[in-house]
Amino acid sequence: MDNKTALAAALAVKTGLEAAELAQWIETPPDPALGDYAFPCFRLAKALRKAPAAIAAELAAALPLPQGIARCEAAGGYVNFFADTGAFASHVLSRVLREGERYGSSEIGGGRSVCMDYSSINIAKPFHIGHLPSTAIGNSLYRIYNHLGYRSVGINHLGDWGTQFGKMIVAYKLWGSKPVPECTVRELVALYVRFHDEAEKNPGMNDEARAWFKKIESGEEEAVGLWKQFKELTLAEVGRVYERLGVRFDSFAGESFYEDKMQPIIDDLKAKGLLKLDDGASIVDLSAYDMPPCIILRSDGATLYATRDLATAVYRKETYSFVKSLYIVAYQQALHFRQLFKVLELLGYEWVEDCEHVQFGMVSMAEGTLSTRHGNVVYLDDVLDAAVQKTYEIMEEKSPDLIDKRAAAEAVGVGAVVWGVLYTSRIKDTAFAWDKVLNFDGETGPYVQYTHARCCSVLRKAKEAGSGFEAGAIDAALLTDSASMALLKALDAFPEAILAAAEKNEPYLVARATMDIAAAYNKFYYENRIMADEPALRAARLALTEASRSVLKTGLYLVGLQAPERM
RNA sequence: GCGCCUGUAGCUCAGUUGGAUAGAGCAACGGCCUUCUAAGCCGUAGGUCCAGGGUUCGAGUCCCUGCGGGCGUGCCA
Repeated sequence: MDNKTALAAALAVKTGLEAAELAQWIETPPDPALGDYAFPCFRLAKALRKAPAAIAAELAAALPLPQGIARCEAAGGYVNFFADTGAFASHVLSRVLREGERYGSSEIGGGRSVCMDYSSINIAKPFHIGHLPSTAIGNSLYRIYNHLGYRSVGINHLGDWGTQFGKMIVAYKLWGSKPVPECTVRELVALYVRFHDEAEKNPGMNDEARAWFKKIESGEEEAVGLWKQFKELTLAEVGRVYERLGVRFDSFAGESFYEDKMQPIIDDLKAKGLLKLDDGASIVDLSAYDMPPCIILRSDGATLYATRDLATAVYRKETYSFVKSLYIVAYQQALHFRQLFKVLELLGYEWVEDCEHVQFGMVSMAEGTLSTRHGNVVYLDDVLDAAVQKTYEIMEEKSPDLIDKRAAAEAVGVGAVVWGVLYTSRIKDTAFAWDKVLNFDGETGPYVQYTHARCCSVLRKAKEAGSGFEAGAIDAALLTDSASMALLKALDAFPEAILAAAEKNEPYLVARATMDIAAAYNKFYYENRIMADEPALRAARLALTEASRSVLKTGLYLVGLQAPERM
């Protein structure tokens, strides 16, 4: 039993209230000098007809202190409790050392599936900074859910269908100068932009594009061949970016995959009387729910985004029998998902409760919105390259003797970019700015990675000097100075942060908990000489360093960063 | 117009689900490397928590109104 629940149990006996409820009242005082846990008595005042301060004083005097709590005192309307620091230090340290890099993991997922739709790029379009939030958030949640015992299913719902591929074919046949596999995505994009320029003068080109897309749909050999080549080329190229980011997927089933899976849904909607004709289009009327109608079929009979997403949702349920299905998509599409989920509900699918639109804010540029067509884009590759390059320069200056400089620079440069996305709550809009991306000081990925490398360095040097520790034989009472205690508290808070991150689908909670540990370690490092002369003290501090190292590595991993041992 | 989101230090953001004196980082200024990685640590300065009401022992946090910003609002995704 941890201190909080033990306290709640003791308070329950004294107050006659539910321990579970009391546990929620217990909070952490703003200043550690006030205590480690606080119980506010204000809510009891009315029922007991006494002043909160008087209640606090009485409780402080009469409460039998559970094991793990050394003392308590009344302060205003609060009872403040002080943990038995030695016992707390021992408890946290031994748990972290025992669980190692699995610290904070759990079995609550029970192997059940959680589907996550993230990144979801368009074929033959550049992978730009606008794609980063979905990719990074999805990748982090993928790791977090797995850490909690779920089976994450990462899905890249490819935008690989539609008339834009007819346009691509027209443009390629007109201006393409080499076989598709030898092109780059940037060259394809240039063709696409040129198509739009020319089509403005020559609208007939749009008809031609539609005709070519029809050929793809009907399986005409040349059209399908080109379409496949565009797709393969894009996936190969973007695959390299995913590799840099450490991102993986279990499925690339995208729009084309669902082409033949929509009819059953349409039939089902008809059978349940939900479909109605309006202005030539087939819609589901959602006015009863204060929403515009969900359009299922265009007036020309073509399917739409919503049609495909209905089929997709059902397919995922049938294929993966998920307990959660997450759509990591920008908030612009909030209405679409509300409509989608409502239609699924009207179809009678109770599991729609388990579907969630995990939305995030927009990425913009100082010059305005990102636009491939207008050339106002920043390619993610360029951003990563710049960050890695700058990292490399810093390393040449600060760690000239580093052997594996290239690999370390890659890990740190990419980490800086990813961390920046995952350090704030999802909903915030971000304006892309080079100087922000290329800042490695303060609350950044490199700071945490640096701290990890610092731990590694200390442990390495200790080993060289023949110093070590035995996990079972640490005198944790030697770690009760304020810096050590602050570090132990930060380590203690880590598992809860992971749970909260999964519950809210907010990776920043893990990032911040990890940052707290790094900051606490740096302070601990500064204030305490780890390689102390006294052997027991040295062993205890080395043990705390090892505990910090492993949790930093886990925290970095959970937000998608590497943890180099030297930098 | 209507709907959703958002507003905290010059900038970027936290704020334990209503608790004690509102916290970090960046930028600015000052200090600390012949002890384990200075991508670090310490200090100074910086606040009408958008405004006004309300709820109560207590509001940055909950409710209402207004203002500013973003997004969306029937055949794109």
